[in-house]
Amino acid sequence: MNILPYEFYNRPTVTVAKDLLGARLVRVTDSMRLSGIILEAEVYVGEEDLGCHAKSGKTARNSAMYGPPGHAYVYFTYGQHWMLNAVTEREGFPAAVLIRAIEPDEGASIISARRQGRDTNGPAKLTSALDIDGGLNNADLCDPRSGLWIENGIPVDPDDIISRPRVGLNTVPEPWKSKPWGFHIKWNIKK
DNA sequence: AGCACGATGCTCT
DNA sequence: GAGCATCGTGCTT
Repeated sequence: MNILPYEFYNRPTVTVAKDLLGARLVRVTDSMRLSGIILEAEVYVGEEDLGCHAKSGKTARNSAMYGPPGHAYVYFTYGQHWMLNAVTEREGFPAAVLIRAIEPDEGASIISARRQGRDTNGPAKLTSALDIDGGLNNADLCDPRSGLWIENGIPVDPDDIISRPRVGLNTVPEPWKSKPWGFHIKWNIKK
């Protein structure tokens, strides 16, 4: 067990997002351990970023992003989906990395059953697969007692990282809409 | 394989 | 009241 520390998250958000590719997202409930390798992530950074939930300042919903790095920002959207972010950068500055896809590893059969055989390549798909919801908002990702953390995983060659615009920001103005702040591993062809 | 659409409820205007 | 960092189904190529 090699949990990524506070200092890992207290860095520029783009750097953290790239470094999270290949890392292992771990979820422990009822002493059952599930995990998956992170394949895709997106950056949301600051109140200037009009694609970021912090664009209108601090609110009850987005307050986790203003908290210390290395914590979870979990929010509810579209009336039915939970999204998992890892908070980055210094406390007081709102920034986070959205985890968008994992490759199931430990407990893959349980994950598959929970997903009814469907894939885990989407931000709301992986939260349902790992039983992550609003109860984990603000959870400490650097403390295993939270039941949610990220460990060192597999090495990823920087040349194998592809960037593209973030997904789903249909009404966000430029230049934010087209910032190449979505990252995924080249060999993750499935999507 | 790709696209359109409805579900569904919380948040902020 | 509109919009949403989405998903799964069902219908079209």
